[in-house]
Amino acid sequence: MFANTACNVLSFQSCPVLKRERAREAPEGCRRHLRQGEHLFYEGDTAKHVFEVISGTLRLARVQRDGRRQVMTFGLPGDLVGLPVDGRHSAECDAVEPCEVIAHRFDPLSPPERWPDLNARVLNAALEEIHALQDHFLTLGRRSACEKVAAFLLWLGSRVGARAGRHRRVHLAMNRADIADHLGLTPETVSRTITQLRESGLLALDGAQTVVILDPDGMRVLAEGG
Amino acid sequence: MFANTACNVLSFQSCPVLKRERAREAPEGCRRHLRQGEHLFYEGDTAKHVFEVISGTLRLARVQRDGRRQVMTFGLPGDLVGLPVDGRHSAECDAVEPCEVIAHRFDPLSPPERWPDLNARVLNAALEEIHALQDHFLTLGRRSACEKVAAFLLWLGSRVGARAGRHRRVHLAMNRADIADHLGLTPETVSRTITQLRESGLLALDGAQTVVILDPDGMRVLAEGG
DNA sequence: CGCTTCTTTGATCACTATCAAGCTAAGTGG
DNA sequence: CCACTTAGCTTGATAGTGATCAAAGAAGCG
Repeated sequence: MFANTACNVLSFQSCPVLKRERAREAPEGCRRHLRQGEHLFYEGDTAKHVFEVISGTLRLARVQRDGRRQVMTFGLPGDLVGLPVDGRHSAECDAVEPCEVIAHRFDPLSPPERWPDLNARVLNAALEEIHALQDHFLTLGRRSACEKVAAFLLWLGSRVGARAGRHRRVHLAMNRADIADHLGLTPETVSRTITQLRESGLLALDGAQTVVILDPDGMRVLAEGG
Repeated sequence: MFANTACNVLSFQSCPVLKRERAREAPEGCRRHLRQGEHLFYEGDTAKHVFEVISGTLRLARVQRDGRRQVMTFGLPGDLVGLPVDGRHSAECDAVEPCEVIAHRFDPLSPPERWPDLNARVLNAALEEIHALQDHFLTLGRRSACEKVAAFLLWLGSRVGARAGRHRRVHLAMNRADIADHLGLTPETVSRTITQLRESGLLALDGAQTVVILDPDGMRVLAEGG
């Protein structure tokens, strides 16, 4: 639908202001707004673009035949999602909350000389994604429910957290089931674990969707298996 | 040690014969032989090379401060290992059994025009690795011990299996603890699960290091949560 | 205000970890 | 060639963590 209008300029600086600036500069056709629940792509789709997240939260997941789901990661502002494997998307991607993305036309099979900048940036994004996936591996394979949840909240906080006095407010755009599917737990266990963290004074809840991290150091110790 | 002699030619065709051919063609300095247990690199090492596995089995792992280990993957013939993140290796790598590798000089920060071929191939390898890691995610997060072990044996069989009559022989170069650290289990559970698979007629053991997959379809059903 | 969806809490159960001991096989030295 | 040693594998008994089943609160939305 924006196959002919997508821009070839990539920008995913770490500065969110620059990012928004970039979004305004990019040709209108590159930009896309997603409603909550709307899919950006499905697993197996032919991939002609990579997507840069400007605002909102995306959910990247793989689903088994029997319905079991694994949320690989959440796409947050600044992320580049939809890296293709063999020209296809390797996971489905939908919006957890309203999102704005920029579509970048990308064909890994094309000669790299055509868009050396794009290729180099995608390569860098891919290598970083491998690192992030490896981090998550440790969490998934070798940590308790409590450690998993603590590590997840710290990660999310480092990405989308806002200062709140001396503490850090983290908005959870995704629900408990999403978190559970990300951490290899059940929603009940996620809920219970958050309650536990609250009772031990490490965090506070402000509605079910917002956590305030009261003791980041304590959380960190917990997350790393202290 | 081979910093100045490593070749810049990348080859990781899917054909093992071509691979060996390539190994012979490559300058002598590129090739490296590892004894069992010898490290190729450690986590955090400056990464000037990527390594192509010619023969043997490598173990790529990350270790936490408390000693808990996660084996990210096993490097098998045809694999390209040691993709750097920010110029550093993101995991440690040592030889499970004697190995032969080719070192390819690679600097992701250098202008891609210098070695367009190398960059494109590394990008492709990185994207494929992401796919493989995602596959493993489902296994790690959402599967039972039995499903994990079955999936692992099938994967290994597809990579290093040899025909044995109508069946498939798979040599397990790694020990039970390695498998456990790969699947997020304990060695005891891996052992028990293999026993279980044997008792249900899906596979046979020929010594502890060799499994014969008697019923691949049954295994596949199990692995996918049938 | 009632419906729906999500979250929390409770009770129970199953799976896998843990601790412990025996077993097997390969390697070593007398 | 055969005890002896050692490392890894298997098996057993028990316990703990998280899953499952179930139901009661909250919160959003018509």
